[in-house]
Amino acid sequence: MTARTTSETARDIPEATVARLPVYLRALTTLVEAGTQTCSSEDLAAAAGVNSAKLRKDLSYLGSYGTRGVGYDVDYLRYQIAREIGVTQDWPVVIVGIGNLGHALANYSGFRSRGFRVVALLDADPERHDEVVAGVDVRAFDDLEQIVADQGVAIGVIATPALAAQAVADRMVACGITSILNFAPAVLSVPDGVDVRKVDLSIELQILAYHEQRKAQSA
Amino acid sequence: MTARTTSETARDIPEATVARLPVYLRALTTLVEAGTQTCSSEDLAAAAGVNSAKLRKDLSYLGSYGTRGVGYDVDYLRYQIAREIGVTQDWPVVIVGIGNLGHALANYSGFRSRGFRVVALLDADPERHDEVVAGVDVRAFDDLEQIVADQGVAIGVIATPALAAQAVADRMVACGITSILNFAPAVLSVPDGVDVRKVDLSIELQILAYHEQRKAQSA
DNA sequence: AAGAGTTTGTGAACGCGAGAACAAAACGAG
DNA sequence: CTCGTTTTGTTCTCGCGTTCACAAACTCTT
Repeated sequence: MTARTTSETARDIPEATVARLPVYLRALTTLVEAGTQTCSSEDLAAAAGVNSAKLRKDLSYLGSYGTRGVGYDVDYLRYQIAREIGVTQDWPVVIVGIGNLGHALANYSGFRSRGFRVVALLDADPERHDEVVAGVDVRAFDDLEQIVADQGVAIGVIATPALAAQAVADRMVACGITSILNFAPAVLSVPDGVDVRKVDLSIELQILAYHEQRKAQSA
Repeated sequence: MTARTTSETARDIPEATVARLPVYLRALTTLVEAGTQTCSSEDLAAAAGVNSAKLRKDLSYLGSYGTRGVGYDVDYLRYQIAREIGVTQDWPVVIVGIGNLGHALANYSGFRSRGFRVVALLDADPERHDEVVAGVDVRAFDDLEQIVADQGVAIGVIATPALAAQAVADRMVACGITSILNFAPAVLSVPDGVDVRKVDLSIELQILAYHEQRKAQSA
């Protein structure tokens, strides 16, 4: 339930901050690779593209991991953020819909390197069941339940056409998936307790087009 | 310049509203295809997945296109939103970086159907210059300037690895592109007047992972 | 023509997030 | 040990976005 038991780790982090933590994590990884050991909030904020006051406030929700007058230990902070987000553990993920986008997602190396493991690729089209994409063979959508149960999958990715998306989501929810990343251009309705995040490529372009048009008008 | 001349169409629409207009547009298109002629704010809000008061306020920024006691004319409203966003005209777009994701983007039918025309696919790797993707042949990145000038391109899409992204962005800006959609996991710095929107697949998954972890902890 | 029933458009209250500014804490020099 | 310097963690204020609630406006029935 939503009963929050105010346990040790129960400070709840604002949604806006949660959305930025992965950005900080990536910036810190870059710093580690560059051999940096310590950085100030100013440095990290610049690398992440945000205001330094905002960065410090964000980090303060996690705890006091910096040292006044010195800054942050890059490695230590990186671990703390990774732990807070949950990417120190491995998350099994299923991808449904192996069209162009599904292919790209399956091959995306950024998932694996950040704690996500694609354990299954599913498609309703039997013609695709022969394929092997990124070392994982494409299986029938009907195998969903078994795979989710066997591998303990909690996160599903929908890369199907819009018309199929809701049905796929329903089936995912029914077999226990509680987080969905939706690439289909459709509004999904899911029960409480299930998180849905939507990525819509054409919406992003349309937002750009709006501003572009404004620029052209005022010129 | 940013000098706003308060012309006839100069009410500026809040950013949050702009981001939702494409969602409304899509919902309206669905309604049109279903043969609906009129809809209430309640109907449309449900189709778009938002609160009906928010929808009405959003629409009110565009003008008074509804009829009290009746609702909105679906076709008329759709046109008005499309015009406001700017998707009644055709936007030429270049995509740089034809890897997995670039392929998927080039093939994505949602662009074409929403007023975006992919006029060029560019890649730095000469081995890819033979390919033809989605009816457009892959060309050298060095052709960027000429293509942008010839076709009047204002919008660029970056689908390169992170390391190349900033250089590509700089070059885009230099030749006159003023809107960038960035899929590379990197923070871009661009001059004022250039809009950048970022889509980061692994960040979305990490946000889901955070919430997923919270659910697991409280259980 | 008048009243009942709908539905839009908007004024007002509220809550969240962003950023400025500052106090608290650590370090180093003398 | 003390003072000055640096940088964090936090408080405060402001503005934006969301939502409620209601008046204005339109239709339909009687």
